[in-house]
Amino acid sequence: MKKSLTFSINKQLDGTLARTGVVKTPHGIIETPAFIVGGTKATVKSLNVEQISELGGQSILVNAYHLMLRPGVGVINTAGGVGKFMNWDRPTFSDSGGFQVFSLGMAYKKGINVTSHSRKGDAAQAVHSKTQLTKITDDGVHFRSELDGSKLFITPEISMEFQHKIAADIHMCFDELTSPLAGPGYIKQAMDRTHSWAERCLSRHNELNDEHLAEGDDLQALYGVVQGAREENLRKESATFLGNRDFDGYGIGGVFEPEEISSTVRWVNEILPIDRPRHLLGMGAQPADLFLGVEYGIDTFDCVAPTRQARNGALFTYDGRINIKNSGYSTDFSPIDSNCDCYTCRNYTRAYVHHLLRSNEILGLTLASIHNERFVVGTVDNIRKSINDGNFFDYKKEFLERYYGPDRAKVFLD
RNA sequence: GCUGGAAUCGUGUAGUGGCAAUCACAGGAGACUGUAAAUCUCCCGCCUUUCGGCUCCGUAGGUUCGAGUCCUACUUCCAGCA
Repeated sequence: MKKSLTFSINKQLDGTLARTGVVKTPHGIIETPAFIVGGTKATVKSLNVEQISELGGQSILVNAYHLMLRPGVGVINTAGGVGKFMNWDRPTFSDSGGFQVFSLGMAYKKGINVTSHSRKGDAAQAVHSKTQLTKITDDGVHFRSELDGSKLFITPEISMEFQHKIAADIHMCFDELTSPLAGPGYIKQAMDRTHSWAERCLSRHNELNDEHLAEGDDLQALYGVVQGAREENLRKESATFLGNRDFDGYGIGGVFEPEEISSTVRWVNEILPIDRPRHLLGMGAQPADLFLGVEYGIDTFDCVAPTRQARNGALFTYDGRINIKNSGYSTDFSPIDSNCDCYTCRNYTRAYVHHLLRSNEILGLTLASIHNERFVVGTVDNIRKSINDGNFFDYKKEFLERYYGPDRAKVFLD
């Protein structure tokens, strides 16, 4: 039987959920744990694919919602799939558009994000907002395009059809991501709907794969997406429900706070089938996210924060995050981080990147993005190595104490 | 020299009698987690942690209850004409 995806475990870290392994797709392998690079609109903003390869990126995640708006899935399908379209011949993921149900809905223009608990005033207004661009029904979600206001209706079946045309190696089920301010009643309702949608996604996905099989095309893989927000019983219910169905792997969605990773991810990963890969959707803006995710059984991450923050001047160093646009860096002729092996750090100074970003020169976006993406990709690579070498906890302690300082690091080390 | 016009926070500007000043840029800082994002937020005359106080629209006078806004002189700049 032809498989769309296989996952093999190399090493399980005793007494934890952490493991290393290999995800095998028609476009090659991903050594896990791995950081998947965010390439929403079939491009990693400001970087070309050679730069992604050089900084160690193994795989890119694109977004079906954005690509259906522009350029349209037909274009991508005609191009031979998103990998061919963007000249990336290695593994790809596609996200379903489920996140946009949230970001263009409850969160639209309201500044709700993972740190929203500090801005509850704004977020509470969003509940009554009439400006959101989505309307959710049991059948699917009505969107109004933020590009031109045109209407779009996405059902689980439509999401799968679009994702199959985009033809990434690994798809996500179309899900409903609830606001951090949603109450338990609504979270349950949204989770049940997400489960129903997951069954519809799986069913349509299997039909589409049958067509690929008949035509001799590569099979595509589908991950079920666990929801349930911060509710332990719901998360476990969701993991049980989806774990009992024949998905190729699992996404864990709706995680908003770094503190939720160690609890939520553990609840879920103690239940999900051990032999299938688990992807933590959208988390990885800071090193603690990566260490905690892996420790509690995450195999792959994706997060747009490294590139977005790079474009805005927030750069990682092993001694903590710096804002390269600050005046103090104007005459700092050292690399962004002297221990970093990225192209930017090998060739350019802080003063130069400072100058480029302040001058709105486009090269600045590229150099900063190369560095930040290398930092997170390389960190997950080092985490994988530390598990294989049996010194994960030493590495975690050393890294986090240096990055956050011994006091702040304590939260992540217990 | 004559005739007009103009002088407002580092820069360019808004403001034409009312509780002392708009916007942008520059500058200072912060945020960003399945990308609505090369975006957003805050500060930006002086003192004060805040409350608040002081000062302020080229200079000096004047009119007025009240002047960046009206009048006079001066200074500087701009344009045109000599």
